[in-house]
Amino acid sequence: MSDDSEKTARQELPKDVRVRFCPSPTGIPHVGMVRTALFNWAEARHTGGKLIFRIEDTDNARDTDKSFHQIVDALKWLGIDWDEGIEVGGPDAPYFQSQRGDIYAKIAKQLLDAGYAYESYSTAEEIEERNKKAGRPAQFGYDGYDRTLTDEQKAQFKAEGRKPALRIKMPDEDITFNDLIRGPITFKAGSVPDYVIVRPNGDPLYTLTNPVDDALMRVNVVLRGEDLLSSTPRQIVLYRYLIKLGIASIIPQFGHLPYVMGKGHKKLSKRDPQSNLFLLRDQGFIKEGLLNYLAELGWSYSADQDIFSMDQMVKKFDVRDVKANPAHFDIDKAIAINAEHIRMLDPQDFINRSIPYLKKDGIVSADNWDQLTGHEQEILRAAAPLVQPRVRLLSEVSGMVGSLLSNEEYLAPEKGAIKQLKSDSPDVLDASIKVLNGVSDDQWKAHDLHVLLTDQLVDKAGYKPRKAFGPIRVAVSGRRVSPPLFQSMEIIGKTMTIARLTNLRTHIADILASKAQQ
RNA sequence: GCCCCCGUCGUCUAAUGGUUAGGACACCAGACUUUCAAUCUGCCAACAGGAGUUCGAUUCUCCUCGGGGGUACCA
Repeated sequence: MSDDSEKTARQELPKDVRVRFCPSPTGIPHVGMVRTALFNWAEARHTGGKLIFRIEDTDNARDTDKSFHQIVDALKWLGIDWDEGIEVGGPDAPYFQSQRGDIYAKIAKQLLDAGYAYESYSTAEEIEERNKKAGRPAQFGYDGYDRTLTDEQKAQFKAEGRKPALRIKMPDEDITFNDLIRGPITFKAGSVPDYVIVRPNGDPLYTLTNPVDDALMRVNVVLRGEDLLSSTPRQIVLYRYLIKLGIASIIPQFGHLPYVMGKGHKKLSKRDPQSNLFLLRDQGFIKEGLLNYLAELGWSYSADQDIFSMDQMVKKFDVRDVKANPAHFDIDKAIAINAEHIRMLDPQDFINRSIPYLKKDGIVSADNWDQLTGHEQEILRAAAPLVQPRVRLLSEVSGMVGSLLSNEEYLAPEKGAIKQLKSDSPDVLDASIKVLNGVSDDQWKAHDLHVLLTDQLVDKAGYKPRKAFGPIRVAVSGRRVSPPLFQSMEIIGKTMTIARLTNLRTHIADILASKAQQ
């Protein structure tokens, strides 16, 4: 090991990690937000630290109560719990920034009085005008004009009825910090203009409220999206001032989580359906699967295992292992991982979680187990082991058990199922009906049915298995994809099975005819 | 324009100053199977490029290229 091991050495984390999740309630929870919450949660749980949940609702124009409730709903559904903050309270309440106006006003005044902030009367138009005249690009930003305003000039502006915004004075020096994920990052002197912390009307901005609350809540590790990376130097400067004022005691350590990208090279948009947490839930993602997948966006559990539980994740998670490069959200892999987790569910748990989807699709009579009919319970219990390994999303359960729970004696074949019907199918149906009629009720078992039908249709009548069982499956399930045929027959019983076979037999001529036309 | 971040199979990633660069998803092929799924087997597939350091770089440094973000009285 040479001396430059210094460079690759991990940063020490605080002994008592205090992380926070502090979303703005401005829309439906999306996967990027969830990933941020998850990593903060995992870091807190791994280190035995605290997770603080705070709401940054300082933007009246965009914040909604609905969004707030959705965020809470999302965290609860996912099992991401927190130690201080919304609902649970804590030593630094309130945890809605909209209720902390007095605190921000007081600190803003301290900043102003100490000369760390100053009144700025420039309008956006005036700034732009000055930049244009000086030959600076339009994106140059604020030019520091109001820093040197005399008392006379300020009085003049006030006399005109103008009100000042408050800006933080940025020092003319490089600003460096050591990112937990990216290592040392330096912003060049002069690249960050003086920025507004309070609007002329007195509204505090994120630029003030976020560091102030982190300081007051003694947050020492800030894990947030990469989009906030460029606001870090501003916050560090503010922290320095807050420390001088005795409001903060430390500058937290920062870790900027990589973007979650959508298709192409675009950050996953909130409008993208794939990013919408509730749409994913409606599709039938279970929390275990979704969280597992999201954890792999920037982090890996081990070199050769990518299926893991949250308990396992908590044991291993260290934000310093997170990768810095952006990750694409791959819905196919997310589904594959979800499928693995569905298979690991206890069968009754699998049923319970599926019921709301079944109810929504009109397949069962209630949305929870206790209110289902005995018949429904019985069928679901029998069907669960057949269905559980065959679905990747909970929304697929309806299609699999629909035919088992249906009281219909004829299930019109879906498109894919029609393809299975051939010109000799009517004969197969006739033969199977004849054979099955001879089976007594107590012999109506999957295994025996399989043996019997194989013997009669395949061995004796000479049909290929595919030809023999295809039409029977279509009659029983109406679908191309279904639970195993013979178990299905056992579950729905002799009467229903024969009714469906008979009814398909009567319709099959028409079906074949219209198929031929196409 | 200026500032900042990122760059290993199509995608998510692992590892390493010396390896046949590993796994997963997807894909393709095969086995099994009454369908689908699952399972098993196999296939395809990557260190962006160029210099430098070094006996030796995917790994360290620099440059280029490429991608992304910021440059708000949003967060």
